[in-house]
Amino acid sequence: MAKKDYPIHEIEKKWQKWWDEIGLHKTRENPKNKYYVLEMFPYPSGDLHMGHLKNYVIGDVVARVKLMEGYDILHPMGWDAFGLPAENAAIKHGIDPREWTYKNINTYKETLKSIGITYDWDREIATCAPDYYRWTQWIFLFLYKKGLAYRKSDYVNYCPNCKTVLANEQVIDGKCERCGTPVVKKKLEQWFFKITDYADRLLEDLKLLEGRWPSKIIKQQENWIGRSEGTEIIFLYQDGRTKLPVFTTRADTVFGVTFITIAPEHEILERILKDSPNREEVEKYIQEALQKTEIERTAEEKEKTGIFTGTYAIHPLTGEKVQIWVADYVLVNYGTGIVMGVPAHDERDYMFARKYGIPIKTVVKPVDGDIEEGELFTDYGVMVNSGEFSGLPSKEGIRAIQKKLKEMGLGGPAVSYRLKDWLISRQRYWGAPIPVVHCPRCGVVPVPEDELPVLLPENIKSFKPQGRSPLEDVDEFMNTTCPKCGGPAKRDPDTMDTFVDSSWYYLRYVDPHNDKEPFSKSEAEKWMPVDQYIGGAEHATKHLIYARFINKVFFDAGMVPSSEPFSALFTQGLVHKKFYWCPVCKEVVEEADVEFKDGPYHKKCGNRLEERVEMMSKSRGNVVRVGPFVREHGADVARITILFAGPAEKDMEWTDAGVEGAKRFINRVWRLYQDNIEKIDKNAKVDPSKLNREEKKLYVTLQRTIYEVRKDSAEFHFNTAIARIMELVNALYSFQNPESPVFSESLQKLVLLLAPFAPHLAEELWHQLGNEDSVFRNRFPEYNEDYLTHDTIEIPVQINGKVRSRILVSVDAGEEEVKRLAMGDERVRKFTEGKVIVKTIYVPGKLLSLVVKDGN
RNA sequence: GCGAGGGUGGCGGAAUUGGCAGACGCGCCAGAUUUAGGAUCUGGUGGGUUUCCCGUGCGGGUUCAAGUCCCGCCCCUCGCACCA
Repeated sequence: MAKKDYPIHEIEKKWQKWWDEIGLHKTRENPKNKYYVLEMFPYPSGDLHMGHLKNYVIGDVVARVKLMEGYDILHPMGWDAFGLPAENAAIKHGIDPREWTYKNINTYKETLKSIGITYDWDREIATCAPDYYRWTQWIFLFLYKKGLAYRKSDYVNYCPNCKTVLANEQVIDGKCERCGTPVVKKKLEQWFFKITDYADRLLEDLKLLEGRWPSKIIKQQENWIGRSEGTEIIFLYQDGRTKLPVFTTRADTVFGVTFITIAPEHEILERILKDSPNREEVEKYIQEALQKTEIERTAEEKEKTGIFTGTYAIHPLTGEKVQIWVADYVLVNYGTGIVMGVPAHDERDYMFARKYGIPIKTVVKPVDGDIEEGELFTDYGVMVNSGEFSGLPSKEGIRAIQKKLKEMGLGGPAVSYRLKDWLISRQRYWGAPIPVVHCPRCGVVPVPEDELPVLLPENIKSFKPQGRSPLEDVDEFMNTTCPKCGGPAKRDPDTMDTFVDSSWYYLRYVDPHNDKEPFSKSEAEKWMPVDQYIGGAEHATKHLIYARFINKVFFDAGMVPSSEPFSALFTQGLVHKKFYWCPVCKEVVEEADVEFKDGPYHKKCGNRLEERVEMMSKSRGNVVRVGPFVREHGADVARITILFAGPAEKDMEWTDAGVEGAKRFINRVWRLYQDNIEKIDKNAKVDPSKLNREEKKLYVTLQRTIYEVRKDSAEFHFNTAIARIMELVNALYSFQNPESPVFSESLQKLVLLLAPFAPHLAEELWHQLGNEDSVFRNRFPEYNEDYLTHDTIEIPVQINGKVRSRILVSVDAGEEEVKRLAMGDERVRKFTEGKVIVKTIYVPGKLLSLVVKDGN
């Protein structure tokens, strides 16, 4: 290490300790000007890497900027500690999930402390702690009482590998989001939260978040909720009594219905099959469909299949008989699970009808022009062959038909959502037990509140998933008495989805030690809503929907002050890193096994390796662990590397070059102070009206830097904020007069500007300048509005649209003067000589544009 | 298929109420310093046939002026996707 290099380690440790001592990060009891900044809490698994750190660094910059703007900050941290990895580690290594989890929490916490983030650790929570999950269970009961938690037997997503059911949100492309195994449908009795009751408000209130949440996330949620306005049409079954409701957005095509199709899972089939002449065949088809994975059923290339039941329904408007089919492309939980088939006006129905020889009947024609009878036409148009509705344009026709159906009592306007109720039961051990008792006499009985928490038993023989909860085998846990009748009863063996834990944690932070209720109304009123939430975009349709739902339930109960939990959201990009992949061996290759010739080669097999740049992950072997990195390079280097690499919302690549740059910058700042420390006059007073030209230039640069850094930080443009600081540092390096008060003032302000980004360095320099308080107890600098521009500016002169010269003018020169100066410029003369100026455009302070034509 | 975002030097990226394209950094080149290397400091660095010309994915257009606006394409990333 060179002599003047920044002694990172002593300094960072020193200030972290001191911040702790002076209670810099303590939350104020009674905030006057509250600001709640929150990063999505981590699942504490093995190692904290740079991909995780980016989230916390961004949060910390926001917290420190707001602190320096005079806000009372709430900035807590905790652990999303229930979940599968702990259990899998238990299965693999025979460790208790508790032990494994708390060990990881300690490592995580230590690492987070080593990077000097401003958390108030007094408010730390862990979702697996009984004093937390007690309240998760309380919330379950709260929803149960409100009729928002219910149990039903349904076809649910089941992962055959994890041996548990999954919420719709946890199925990605038909696969389990954890292990990638194709999900199958299983009929099970499970607990659901009735999030669909809130579908409309979850959609509607997205408007409140516009401009404050990334539009991409808002769109994704809109899409996920998937509100669709249409019409319900009730077809009567051939028995004249059983109702077969369908949902359609194209009621104008109803006269073209030649068949209806029912999802294989649909309960109504039990009734219909009794009349089916080919019952066995249909049942066989249904069985096959149910055994298929979601992927097999929804594969797009796949031709639609179905089977005719041999039974009929009655068309509500024509009275005609239409065939009833069963087909696996119909989804049981969208709309009514029954669709009307209109082959002439729907592509799918058309293919289906052609395949099975079902009649095709044209009932809509283009507004202008004609189509052949039986030809596919899916646009809106004019209704034909539709009785009294013939001649109506589609949209009017839809309204007319809705009206008619309503009068007949056979349907009307209807809304359908893509969003489904939230399945929260899990047949796994490491989660909060569902606090209900099953009594042979009383049925489902909620555990009384004062008996919470229902503790997770500790002596488990096997965590191995069997398709039912491991708790089922723990007699001490399962056997209990009914809270209602006192007779023998069984506990519910399932645990809750971990997304239930995380749907309310931001509320627990406002009152983390409350042992009377999950949080008090008064604390919630002090701090909620979260002013700035920061996290990964992958939670767009999971955590962020669940949390909004739970918050709304509390809002309706008057327990929280706002209908939305997170008033602003920022989603950071991922951290990628290069690694080597052998396309022949099909494996990740460590650097040690790479031979570099004209490119990377695999030492083992001699083949050329691919260089891939992807998200940091253990399996790719491309993680940069935070702990070791900070020990080697320091926290501020890690922070600057992350923040300067590019826009925070975009993915970045972690490179050694980036680390070098950050390090160089920090050392450059450090040297600037070490070289000048005796010359800096802490009490220097600058009178901007009495400065020489060079001083004034620096003074204006300082004001501009302050202006830009403030603006960029507020907009999460940390990369450009740091670039502006670098420019100021460069300007100070070339400044020739270290005795000038402007120099002293600039160095003092620079420390303040740097503080949110490189807090340890800034605190050290602040103290070197002779200050005794913390740099963070000072306000972020203000700029002098009168000195945001330099006196003389360079104005480019365009002639016929091309820049031909630049002239120096005084900043307050008027158009006439600029023109006069331009005409005196040699190069401008050269391009205008003998020509006529036909047009002059002057943009004050920006440019002068001349349009010339050949003379006469 | 639908929706969103993006395509700018050798690289990461700046700049959009239309107004100097390439801020800042990396890399590279040169000089200073040094026994040497490294580190550091200073200067340079879009391309070319260099009084000038060409350059922001491609092709057109509007304008004194286009990365930015309009029309038509291509490519990439992400989300949803048999949604009736």
